[in-house]
Amino acid sequence: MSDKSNGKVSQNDKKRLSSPDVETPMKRVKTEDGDDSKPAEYNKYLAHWETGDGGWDSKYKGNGSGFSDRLPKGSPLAHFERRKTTAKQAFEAENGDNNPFTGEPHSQQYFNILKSRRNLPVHKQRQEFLDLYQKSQILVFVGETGSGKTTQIPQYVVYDELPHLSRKLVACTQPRRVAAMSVAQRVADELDVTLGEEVGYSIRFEDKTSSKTMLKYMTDGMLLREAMHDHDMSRYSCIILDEAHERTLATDILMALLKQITRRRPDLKLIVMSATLDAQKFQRYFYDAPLLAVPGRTFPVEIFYTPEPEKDYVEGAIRTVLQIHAGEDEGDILLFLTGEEEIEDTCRKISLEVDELVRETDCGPMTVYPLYGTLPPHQQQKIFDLAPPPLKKGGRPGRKCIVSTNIAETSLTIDGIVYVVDPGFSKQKIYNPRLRVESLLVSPISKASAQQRAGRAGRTKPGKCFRLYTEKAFKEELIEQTYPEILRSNLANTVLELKKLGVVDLVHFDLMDPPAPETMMRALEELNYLRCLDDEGELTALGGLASEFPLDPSLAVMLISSPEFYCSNEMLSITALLSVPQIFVRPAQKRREADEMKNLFKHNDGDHLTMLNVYHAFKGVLNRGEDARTWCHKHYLSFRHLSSADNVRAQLKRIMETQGLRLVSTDFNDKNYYINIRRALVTGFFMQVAKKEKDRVYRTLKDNSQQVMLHPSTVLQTEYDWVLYNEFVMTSKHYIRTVTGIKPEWLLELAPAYYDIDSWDGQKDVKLALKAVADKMRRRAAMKGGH
DNA sequence: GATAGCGCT
Repeated sequence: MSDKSNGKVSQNDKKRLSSPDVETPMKRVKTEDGDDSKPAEYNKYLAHWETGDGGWDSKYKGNGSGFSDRLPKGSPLAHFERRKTTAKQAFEAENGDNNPFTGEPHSQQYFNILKSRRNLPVHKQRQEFLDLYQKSQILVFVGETGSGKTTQIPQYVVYDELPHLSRKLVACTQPRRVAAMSVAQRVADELDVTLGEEVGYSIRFEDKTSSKTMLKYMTDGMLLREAMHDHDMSRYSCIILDEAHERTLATDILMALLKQITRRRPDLKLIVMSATLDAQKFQRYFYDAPLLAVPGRTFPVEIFYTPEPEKDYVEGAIRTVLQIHAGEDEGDILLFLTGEEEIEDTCRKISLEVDELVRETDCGPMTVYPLYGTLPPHQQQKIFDLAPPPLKKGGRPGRKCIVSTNIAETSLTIDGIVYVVDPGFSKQKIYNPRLRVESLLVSPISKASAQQRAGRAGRTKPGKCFRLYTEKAFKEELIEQTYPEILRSNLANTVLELKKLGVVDLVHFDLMDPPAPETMMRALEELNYLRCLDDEGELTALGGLASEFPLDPSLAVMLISSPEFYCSNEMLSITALLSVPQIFVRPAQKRREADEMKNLFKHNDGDHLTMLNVYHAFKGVLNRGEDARTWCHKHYLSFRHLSSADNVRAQLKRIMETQGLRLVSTDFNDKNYYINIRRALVTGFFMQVAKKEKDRVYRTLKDNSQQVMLHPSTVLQTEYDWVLYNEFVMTSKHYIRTVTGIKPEWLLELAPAYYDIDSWDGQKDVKLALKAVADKMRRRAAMKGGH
C-alpha cells in the first residue's frame, strides 16, 4: 500500500540486506560499467573488504537479516570477481577439498555426484552460458528433458553471482510444489550443504529457508505473492523462471512484471528457461534476448498414426493397448485419457481383455494402473511398482500399463515407459466471459502436447508412440501450442493481484498473450461490484485487504465482511472447505450408504451449512483424540481433504489476525446463528444467485440469465425461492452446486449496487419480484419509524 | 437424480 514502486531499491531495503553488525561502506563509487547508482558493496575492489578482521569462522553465521558476507577461510571464491567468473574457476573451486561456501570438508558423496553432474549435457556449455549471462541482463535458455538445466543452471549462477557479495538471493521458480521441494533437496546434496541452509525452498505452508540461504527454489505463485510486498523483487539478484513453456498464470504474470522490473533494476538478471522449440517467442518478447540451447538426453521415439480417424477414441485406445501387449517387445505402456471415470472404466475393460488374452494365447501378464490427480498418494505410488514377472519360468515377460490423465505429461515422470498411446484429447478449462462461467471441456490437444506425450516413451530406451489420429489431422488440425491459461480463465483474481502489484495501466500491461478485452472488462466489473475496485478502477482498502488472502475475491470479501455478521470463525471454516476438493466421498458401488451418511450432517438451509456441520463433527473427533481417519472412512468423508481444509483454515486465520480482523461467533443457541452465516455468504456471492421457476428448476439472475437445475448432490429441498450457489457446472445440463437458501431482502440490503432496481437489465419478472421486496422493506421501515 | 484435466497463493 505504501510501497509504491519508484524504480529504485529503497534505502530501507538496502539497510535490511546489509549486515547490522558490520559497518558497510555506503558511499557511492563509480564502478566499471559506469553505473554510479550502486552502493560500494557492489564494487569488486571492496570484495574482500572484511577479510582482514581476523574473525573468520569456518562456517559463516546467519545474522538474521540476510546471509553473511563472510566466506570460510581460504575459500577460492574470495578471488572471484562477481559476474566475471569463468567455468574453469568454478571447476577448480568445485574440485577443492573444502566446500567453498561453508568451509566444511567435502563428503565422498559430493565427489560422486560431481562426477555425474559433469556428464550432463549442460556441463559442456558452462562457459558459453557464463559468457551470455554476463553480457546480457536477460537470457532465454532452452534445454530439453534430461539436459540438467533445472539443477545445474542455478548453481552456475550462484558461482557467478557470489551471493556473499551481492547480499541477494538467486531464485528459481517451478510451477509445482513437489518439484520445488525435490529439486532443492537434490541441489543441496550436489552442493554438499544442508537443505534449508545455503539451499532452500519456499512453497505454500512451508518456508524451508534461513538467513544463510543463497539459492531458493520456489513455486511461481509464491514469488508472485512476495512481489506484492516488494514490487522490485529487491531481495534477488537473479531470477530464473523454469518451465516457462508451461505458461501457468503465475509464470505469465511474472514474465510481464519482470520485463518491467529489469528496466528499473539494471542489476537484476533474468533467465527464462523453457523446454520447447517455441523459444523465439520468448526471445522476441524479452527484447530479443540471447538464446542458449542445450540438447537433451532422450532416446528416439518412432511415431505411428492411424490411417483413418477413430470413431471412438476409448475403444481405439483399448484395442491399441492390447495389440501392443500381444505383439510388441518388453516395455511398459502409458495411455493418455481425459478423466477419472473414463480412466477407471478403461482400466477395468483392459484388465478383463488381458485375462482373456492370457487364457487363449501365450501372452505375458499385465497389471493396469489408473493415474489421476485426485487419486490418493499411496495409490499414485503404485505406478512405480515393477512390471509383473512371467507367468511361468521362460514365459513371456509381463508388463504394466498406466492409464493416466495429463498428470503424466508434465507432473509425474515414469521411467521404463516404452510405448505411449495418445488418443489426442485432454480436458481443458474454458472461460465464457458472457456467462462468467469456467468449465471443463474434452478438447483436442496441441502439437506441443502431442510431442511431450510421445517423449514419455523415450526416457530409458528407444520407444514407440501410437497416435490415434491421422498424420494429416496432426499437421493440419492440431494447434501449435495449448492456449496459455491466462486466455482460458476468469481474471478477477489476476486483476486484483495486478492492482496490488502496482500495475496501474492494465490495458497496456505487456503480457505475452493479452486476454480478450471482454474478459478483462468482466473482471474489472466483478471487482467493482465486490467493492475491491472503485469506479475509477483504483484499488480500495477492501481490495487491498482481499488481495492478502490466497482466495478468489468473492471468498476473500466474504471472509473480511464476516466479523460484521458475528460469524468470522464459522466463515473461516466455510471458506476453507470451499477451497479444497469435495469432502464427500461417493464410491460407485456404495452410493446409497454414502448418501445416508451425508444425511446425518444435513442442514435444511443448504450445503454450505451442511459442510460446516461436517467440519465441526470432524474437529470434535480430532479434539477428543479419536481416530479421525477411521471416522472419515465410516462416514464417507475424505480425511485428506478435511485435513487440508483444516490447514487452509489455519493459514487464513493467521492472515485475519495480522490484518486486525476480529474472530467472533454468534452464540450457538441464538436464533441468528445460522442467519448470520447465510447473510455473510451473500456479501461474497450476491452475483451467484438463482430464483426458482418451478420444482428444482431455477434461473440465474443477470449475465445472460440461464435456466439451471439444483445439482442432485444438494441437500436442499425445494422450499427456497432464492438460492445462492458456489459453482455453475456445465455438463449434459446446467447445474448449480453447493447451494444455500437466502432471503431476497438480504440482496437488496447487502448488495444495493448490484441489485439496483432502476437499472435492472435482467429478467423482467425478477425485477418485479425485487421491486415487491423493496416495497415491503420500505413499508416495514416506515412502520418501525412510525412508532 | 449426479461427468473433478492439471496446478498455485
